[in-house]
Amino acid sequence: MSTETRRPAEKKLTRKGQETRRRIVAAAAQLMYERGVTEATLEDVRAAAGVSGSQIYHYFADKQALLLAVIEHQTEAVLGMQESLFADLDSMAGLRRWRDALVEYQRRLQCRGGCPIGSLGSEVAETNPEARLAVASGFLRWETAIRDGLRAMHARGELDGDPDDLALATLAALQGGLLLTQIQREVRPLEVALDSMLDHIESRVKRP
Amino acid sequence: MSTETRRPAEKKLTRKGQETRRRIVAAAAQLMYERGVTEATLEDVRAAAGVSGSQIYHYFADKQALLLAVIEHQTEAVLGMQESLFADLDSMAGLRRWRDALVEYQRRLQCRGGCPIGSLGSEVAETNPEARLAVASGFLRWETAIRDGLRAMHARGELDGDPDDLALATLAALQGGLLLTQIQREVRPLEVALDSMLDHIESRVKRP
DNA sequence: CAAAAAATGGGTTGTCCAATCCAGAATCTG
DNA sequence: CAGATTCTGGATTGGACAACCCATTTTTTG
Repeated sequence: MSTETRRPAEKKLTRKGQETRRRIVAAAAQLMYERGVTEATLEDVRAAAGVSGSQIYHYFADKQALLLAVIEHQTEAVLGMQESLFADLDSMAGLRRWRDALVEYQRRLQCRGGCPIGSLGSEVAETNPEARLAVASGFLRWETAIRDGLRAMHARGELDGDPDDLALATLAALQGGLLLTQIQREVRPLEVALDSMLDHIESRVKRP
Repeated sequence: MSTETRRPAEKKLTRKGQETRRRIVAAAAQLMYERGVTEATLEDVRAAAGVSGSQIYHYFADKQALLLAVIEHQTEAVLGMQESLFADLDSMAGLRRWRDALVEYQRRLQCRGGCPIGSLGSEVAETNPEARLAVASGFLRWETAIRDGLRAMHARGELDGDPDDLALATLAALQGGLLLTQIQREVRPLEVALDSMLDHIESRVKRP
């Protein structure tokens, strides 16, 4: 169950090989996002990636190894998409812009799909310890990004209360809002959850 | 796809039949909670319920019909467990007691399992419209219970702000807190998420 | 209590899917 | 450019699982 066992072709990867591997992960990520991990068959992934036969097993030991790659891929995708907004999370204006972007993104998706990381996490949490830890690590990075902003505000003396707690609570509000939005197919839960949390933060901001 | 098609033996049910059906639903609920819907096989359910062979198909048309029964069963279980606490959600003390009970319950479970309704919802949301609506209806009842408490406070003139929005945000905080708690195997996310939300509500309470 | 209806047991079938194998093509490396 | 390595294609296998069938037993009902 070592890493080498799980990723047979990690050592040497041709440029073409890297590209093929990338296509497989991207296709798998999309399908697992749309249908869930267990409902996304490797045959579907194969077809969507435009590869054939044993390609997947050339790059991944088994479906589990592919899943772990997908979790990392989705973490990068989700955090990457917010990267430019993370820089401004040290002000209420920046927090509100971040909130608006998240809401607008869900609206564009017609409230479908939920959080790419959270959905994976919920599915694997009780049956797949390794995958659960990978998701936990993704959430930790997300939490850290929010925390950095609030800590900066706190360090400047603009924010009362524990910035670490507020960051974790904000991530929780976001996840809960996304889940309810996904299930109700309305953006309101996400809007209200984030607004309440940001209002709470603002109530602890000392106007200079 | 009518109701009769889906539940062959709805019309007449012997006392013994009701008991058997109940055992099947309870076993299925437990297994789907522990392993997820797709990973819980009907063979597992059969064995856990202590019935044999075609019993399940005698009471349910297919796995989908059983899943819908499980969603309703879990909704009753989750709301039933909180019923005594719901009555006091019209005061900060009652809200805090409710928060304590939820946290304590997760602690007893060692942070495993997450929310029985939320987990199901996340799994079925994109692939099973009928099940998604059943989960949405469960969440609505939950939201309503919280809303009733906050509305009462608001009606008495003790609470500023929209009680409906606060109720929805509270449910979102709870769901997000449960998800993060499940994935991190620590109660802190749930504690912090609920505390932040209740602090926010309290900041809008006018002390009499 | 007798006929009808409901409940139970176990076996079967067909499908789907993860995983494996081997042969041949493309690409890298010395 | 030649030998080695990596990449690709297609075919196959073995197991698991949802769904179905029929015969037997138990319970209900008139």
